[in-house]
Amino acid sequence: MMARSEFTIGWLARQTDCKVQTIRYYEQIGLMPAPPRSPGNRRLYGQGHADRLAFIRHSRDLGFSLDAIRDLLSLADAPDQTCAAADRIASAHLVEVNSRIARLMALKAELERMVEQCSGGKISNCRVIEVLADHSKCVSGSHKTA
Amino acid sequence: MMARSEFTIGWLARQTDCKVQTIRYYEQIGLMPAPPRSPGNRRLYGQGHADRLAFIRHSRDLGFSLDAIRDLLSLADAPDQTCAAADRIASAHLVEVNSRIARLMALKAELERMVEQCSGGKISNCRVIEVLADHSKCVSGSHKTA
DNA sequence: CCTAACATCTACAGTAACTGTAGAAGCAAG
DNA sequence: CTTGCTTCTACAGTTACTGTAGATGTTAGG
Repeated sequence: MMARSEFTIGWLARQTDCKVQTIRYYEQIGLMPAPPRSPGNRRLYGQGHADRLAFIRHSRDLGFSLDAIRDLLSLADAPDQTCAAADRIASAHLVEVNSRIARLMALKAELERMVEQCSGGKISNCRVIEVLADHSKCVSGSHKTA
Repeated sequence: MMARSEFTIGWLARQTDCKVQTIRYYEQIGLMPAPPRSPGNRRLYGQGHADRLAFIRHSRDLGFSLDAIRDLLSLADAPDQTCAAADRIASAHLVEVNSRIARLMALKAELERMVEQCSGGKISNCRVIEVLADHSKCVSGSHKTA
């Protein structure tokens, strides 16, 4: 509330650890509203813009897609709705994160095995190359990164 | 060895669980060699191509970048070199995977906390939205996905 | 007042690694 | 001979930015 102060795009960028171009990009795709302009055509932001951008950046840091963030923002703007939808988005994301962790753990095991078995000799009997060439030499079949 | 059989691009795609366009893309960027053509201009692949593509796909599944794969392929083609370079590539990738796991674990904890604390009530006091709006409500400061 | 340095403006190209589409042509079966 | 599938080329679209060019605006120093 009480947004009166006016920030430049550069100030906002430093504030939110976000490149100037990225802010303009968010405006272009409709994630940030087009702010008023100064007489010299510079964008002038208020606290509301800063808050919204912080929300976006933090959500990005937490791995939400811009599409998911679009939904979350529209939810944040409707304080009287139930938060079931927000919960659903976050839960779906959590499922995705868990699956990514699982796949990365399998991957880590495979890579460790590859590196451990590398004799330090010649390529012709290097385990790393061998395993890459032949999937059947893997411990587990399911290590797709996706 | 003993590559005589000729495969169509579709056969190769089914064999390696890889889209036809992706194979053509690998050829375009020089990762796969341009195969001979049939009288009707179709690509004709042999076992060598199939092996190379399998190597590429498996490496991709293990999360290696196309650039890293390019290096690994050139190593695989030089059996007399020491495997130090292959080891280095795989080890660097392992470090990267470990760091990704660590960040995803922090993320998972944050998301779980968010979802757990969601009261199921109205958006106006939904923890999910609240935490997204304010980074300082996070347990750990370091949960960037990158 | 003038100039140099810097911030900002628009518009567009490039990144990674594909994926999808359009339109034409080859090919096998009925 | 026609239907339907595969393949061909060439190019646009995806995600979430990042970088660049060239033109202005703004500010500090001389």
